[in-house]
Amino acid sequence: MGFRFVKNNFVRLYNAVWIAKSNKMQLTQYTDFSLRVLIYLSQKKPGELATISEIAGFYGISRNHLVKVVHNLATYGFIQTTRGKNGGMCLARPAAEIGIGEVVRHTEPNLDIAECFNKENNSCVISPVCALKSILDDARNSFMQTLDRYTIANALSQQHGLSKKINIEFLR
Amino acid sequence: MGFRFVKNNFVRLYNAVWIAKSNKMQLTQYTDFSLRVLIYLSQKKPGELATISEIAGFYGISRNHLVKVVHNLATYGFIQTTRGKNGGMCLARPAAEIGIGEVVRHTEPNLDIAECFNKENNSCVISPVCALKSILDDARNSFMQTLDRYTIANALSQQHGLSKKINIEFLR
DNA sequence: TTATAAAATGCATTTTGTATACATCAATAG
DNA sequence: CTATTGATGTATACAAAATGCATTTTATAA
Repeated sequence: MGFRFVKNNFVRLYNAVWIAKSNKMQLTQYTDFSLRVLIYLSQKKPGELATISEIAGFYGISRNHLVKVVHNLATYGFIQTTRGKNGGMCLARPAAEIGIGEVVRHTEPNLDIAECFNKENNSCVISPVCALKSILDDARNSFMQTLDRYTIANALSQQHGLSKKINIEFLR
Repeated sequence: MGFRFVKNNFVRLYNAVWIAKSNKMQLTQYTDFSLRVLIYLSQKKPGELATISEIAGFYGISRNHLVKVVHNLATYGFIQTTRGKNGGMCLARPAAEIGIGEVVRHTEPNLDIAECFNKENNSCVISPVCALKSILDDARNSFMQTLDRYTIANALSQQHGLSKKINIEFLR
């Protein structure tokens, strides 16, 4: 489902050795859906609106979940929404001006925080001398900086004439 | 607790807007504990063993959980364990030769997989033309490559004489 | 002005994975 | 043989994501 790292057959035993599929260090479906909505909208003609039901139907995903995703995207100014009959949504900016990292930052909240010593909760006795916080900070920054090099416009492969094919599907 | 990004006061509404603390895109306690065990062991004198109870007591964490962590670390050759009376564990290699990335790869299984089109589960209609998979691959590789630049020996700050202080605490 | 269609909002429920507890088994020292 | 320590497997608790449902608000068309 989508591009996520999630839901594969890799099984690890967690008790004893590794048991089940982990879902940490992965983006949420929330982010997945957010990006896919933006990709969908990027294929619309200028001025044309898409509805939540239309997008949910296209991808075959939960309409209810998408409602929240769309609202969030609107709140942070990635899309513009119009209520009422013939309403819908469209990109608030050109796809080439919407950074993947920017979107992820608004859908994966804890990315910005590497909290080693939470004032209340810190119970790690070595935190005063522990450098892991900065090491992980460093790694997470690398992750986000890489995402920042891409935009929604980069998210569809332009090779092999497939973008034309997808247009047809999208706007059928 | 520890260095993790987890458990902070950042609250987002998830329904409607954002509700609760997300815990995605974060390392598990499993990894947290794994690294902390290795850090602890790196402060032991050569030949000296530590027990699970000792480490659990030192950090004030669940002994039961630590049992699995230790077993996993032994399975992948990071530590050597000895059962029975006067048993315990020690590092299998010098701390400077144990990479953070290497450890994380053995405790966060799904890091290696950016599965966009799972043979059975793929339901994303645009996956044939979707470039998000490679974009996320790229970002995740940046993350891991950064971790690969550090070892367990780098995980304790050597500044301000704190490493001496921690030694005392550790080996008291 | 009324009917309709769309997003906005809030709450409830289900699902899933992590964390934890608990109960034994296996091995080693003395 | 017995005590101690890791190894192993099962069961339970909890938190967060995902999903579903109901209602409200807003805008447009007829």
